[in-house]
This record gives sequence, C-alpha cells and structure tokens, in this order.
Amino acid sequence: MTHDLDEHGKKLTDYPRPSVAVDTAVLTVDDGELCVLLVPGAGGQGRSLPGTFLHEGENLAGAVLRSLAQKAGVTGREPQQMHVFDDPRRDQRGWVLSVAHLDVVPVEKLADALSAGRAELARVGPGPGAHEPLPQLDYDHGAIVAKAVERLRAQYRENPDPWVLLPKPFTLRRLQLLHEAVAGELVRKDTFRRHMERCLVPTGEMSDGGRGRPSRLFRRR
Amino acid sequence: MTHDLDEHGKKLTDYPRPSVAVDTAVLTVDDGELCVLLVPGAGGQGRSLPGTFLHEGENLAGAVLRSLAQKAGVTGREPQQMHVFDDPRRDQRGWVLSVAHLDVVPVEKLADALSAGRAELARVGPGPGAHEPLPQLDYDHGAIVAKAVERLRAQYRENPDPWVLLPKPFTLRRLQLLHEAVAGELVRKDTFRRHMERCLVPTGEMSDGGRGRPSRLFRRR
DNA sequence: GTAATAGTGTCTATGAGACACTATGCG
DNA sequence: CGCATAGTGTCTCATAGACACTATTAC
Repeated sequence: MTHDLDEHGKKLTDYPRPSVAVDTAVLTVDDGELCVLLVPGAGGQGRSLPGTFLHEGENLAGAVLRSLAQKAGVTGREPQQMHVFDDPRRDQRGWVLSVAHLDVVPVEKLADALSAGRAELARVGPGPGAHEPLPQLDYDHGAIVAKAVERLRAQYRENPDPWVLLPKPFTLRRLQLLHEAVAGELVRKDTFRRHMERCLVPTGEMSDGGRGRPSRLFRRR
Repeated sequence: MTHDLDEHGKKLTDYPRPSVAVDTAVLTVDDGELCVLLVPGAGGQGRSLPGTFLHEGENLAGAVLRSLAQKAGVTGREPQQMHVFDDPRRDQRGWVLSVAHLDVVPVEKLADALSAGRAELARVGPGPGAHEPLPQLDYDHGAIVAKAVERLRAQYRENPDPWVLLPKPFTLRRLQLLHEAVAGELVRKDTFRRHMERCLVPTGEMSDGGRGRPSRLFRRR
C-alpha cells in the first residue's frame, strides 16, 4: 500500500507519525443514575476510559468495538465519534492522539465485566457540568466524560431513548424515569408525554402487575 | 519523549501508525454566494481542500493554520475541528487519517491566493445537501464540504455572523444579505431582525451614502 | 371507600411567521 | 410629490409549561 513517493522522493512512512488511540466514554443508567464505565489505568494505577491503539487496516469504530469487547465484554454497539484530543503532551508515553467516542450500553451488558472486577461504574453528577463524585481520571479523560454527558443529554432531550436502553415495549413512566436519570433532574409528566408522543406508537398492549391503573405500552416510531 | 515501554517491552513507535492529515473546508461569501476554497490536488491533478500532514509536536489547529498560510496565504484564523475520516483505503498513497476542519474567511483575505491562481472558489449550491455545481473533489473531500456547509448554516441560524465576516459595524440589511448567502435562501426581514436583535447593540451611528432612509449601525453583543 | 398510577382538558406565556403599516431619507 | 429603504404594530398559530381534573386498577 504505502508505496507512493512524494515530491521529495519519500514515502509517507518516512515522516514522523503519531500513535492514534480511541477512548470511549461508555455511559449507562444504573438504578436511576447516569454512570460512566471506568477501567484500571495503563500501568495498573489510576482509572481510565476503555481505549486502545488503532491497528493497521482498522477504522476507528472497529478499534472502539475491539477495546470494548476486550475490556468490558461488550459487543454489537454503535459508538459515535466525538472529538480528537491532540495536545502533543497529553500522554507522557509519547505522541498520542486520542479520538474520543461515546457509547451507551444497557447496564445488563456490563454485568460480567463489573462482577469480575475488570471495570467499575462511577456516577456522573446531576449538574450540567458538575461531576463532583467522579474520581480523578488519567490523561484528559475527565474532559471526554464531560463532552459525552453533554452530548448524550442533548440527544435525550430531543428523542425518546435514542440509544435503546429500554429494549421491549415500555410504559411512558419507564421512559420518563430513564430520561430523568439521563438529564439528572425531574421533568413534568404531562409536558414530557406530549413532547415524546410524536415519536412513539402504542403497541395496543397494556402493562400488568403493577399497582394502580395499567398503562399502555409503546415502541419508538 | 517516547521512552516508555509497554507490557511487551515495546515502545509506542514499534507499532504501525497511520499518517494523520488535516483538511479544511475554507468557506467564504463572495458576491452573495457561499463558496468553498479549492486548491490543486496532490499530484497537480484534480481539486482538493487545502490540507497537510500533522508534524511532530504540533497540534491539529497548528497544522491547519500552517496549511492555510502556505496554500491560501491566510493567517489569524480559528478553525473548528469537525470529524475524522478514517477509511483505511481513503488515500491510495497509504494509511492516512484525515481530521476535517471548518474555517470561514472574509473573501478579501483570499484575494492574493485567488489572483495568483494558487486557489479558486467554487460555489456551494443553495439546496440543503445539493452541491450541483461543485466539481469532483479528491479523496472524500466532497463529504467534508457537505459537513462544513451544514455546520456553518446551523451556526448562522442561531447567531448573527458568528464568524465575523462583517468586520466593522453593519446595518441589519447587510447582515441579512450575508445570512441569506449562507443559508442559500431568502429570509423575512421582520422575523430576521427580531430574531437577531437580542444579540446586537446599536452603536448610535447611522449609515450614510445610500438611497432611502439611513439605518442604524450595529455591533455583535 | 383509599391509595396509587395513568392520562387529559385547559389556561397562559412565549415566540415565530406573515402582513401591512409608518418613518425618513433623496431628488 | 414619488421612490427607496428602514423600522414597527399587530394578528395568528404553534408550542411549552403549569395546574388541576378525570380514569382505572388493587385492596
């Protein structure tokens, strides 16, 4: 592949190149709280987002999927590219660009990695930019988490559960609880219903087993 | 710098790494038309966006500024990072990632490069994704232009001239003509005024020299 | 009946869009 | 005066938020 010569008679690989990493903020909702998945840092010390270096012939999404499969046992996701962090001194091991990604995963898919102690969840505070209880993260991973949360909240403000955290048909109440967890604040039920209803279709089924009046079940449009 | 060893006793630079390029959609408004700046392709054939390879110790914005200074004689800009194009086969010279950027420049700053024939402007069609008269571009640069236009239009929908294409105090009419050029469609004057006024402050000065009633001059808030 | 949850009618404030009108310059 | 451009009053419609009310289940 890398056989073409430039105007100085050199190959592309004759010039210095950075290492390129992907780092992914894997967000989830656990017990009504928005959380981010953390793994042990590179040297076994500190905490990081799951990440890896880009391999030859691989695209960025492929590297993200590989790192998530390896470090969190998660497959079948569709990560979104967010931003390149490019400070030449951001990684003291050398010159490393990091392409930050966002992925959002139902907490059940993380159960194995969590119970095996290979990863842990950290709550993301409710405030718009406040992540009070977030532990200190390696590199610039704190900034990646902040960006991921901001983007996720914007997406959930517009659409009902765009990341399909609720698998089966769901009640409007369940959807609202999920959105409240993501937003980190309570929302009015009537406004919420009317805002989301345009993107939902009732299945005709009803919920059962709870207290109170049964409710209709919906699917995304 | 690159002295740390990983768990296999190897340095980062012992692994294959991609070349990393930056490519920038330089947009401008010329004679009431939204345009993109094109330069000759790498082999002297075809047309490309201005770009370059990232140098050691440089950040992405630095590489963009260097490429714009060299290929378009433009300095003092603030490019925005957009998206990484990562198809391993997108550049037949080898494995090259491109970090696409957006920059927006008053057309006067491009005058030198344009008159010297080192660059040319191509009109970007009015349609939301339609770029009918855009010539075929190298690599995936057509997609970069599409993304840049979409992003620029979103920014101008929200704020008065966020890229400061109008330098001095301006009349609301001038601002409206600029926004119409960016959007590629006409806008209602009364709605436009009331939407933008919250972000403008009158200077107290009045325009002069035109036909009709003189108008107030404004600055961005 | 009460408790609990589901769902809606309606009032109000806000803002965008459309239309038409008034205001101020020049010759 | 006529013409051109600047600027605004106001009507309508759509939407969000808030409040309160009704509906349907279990016990």
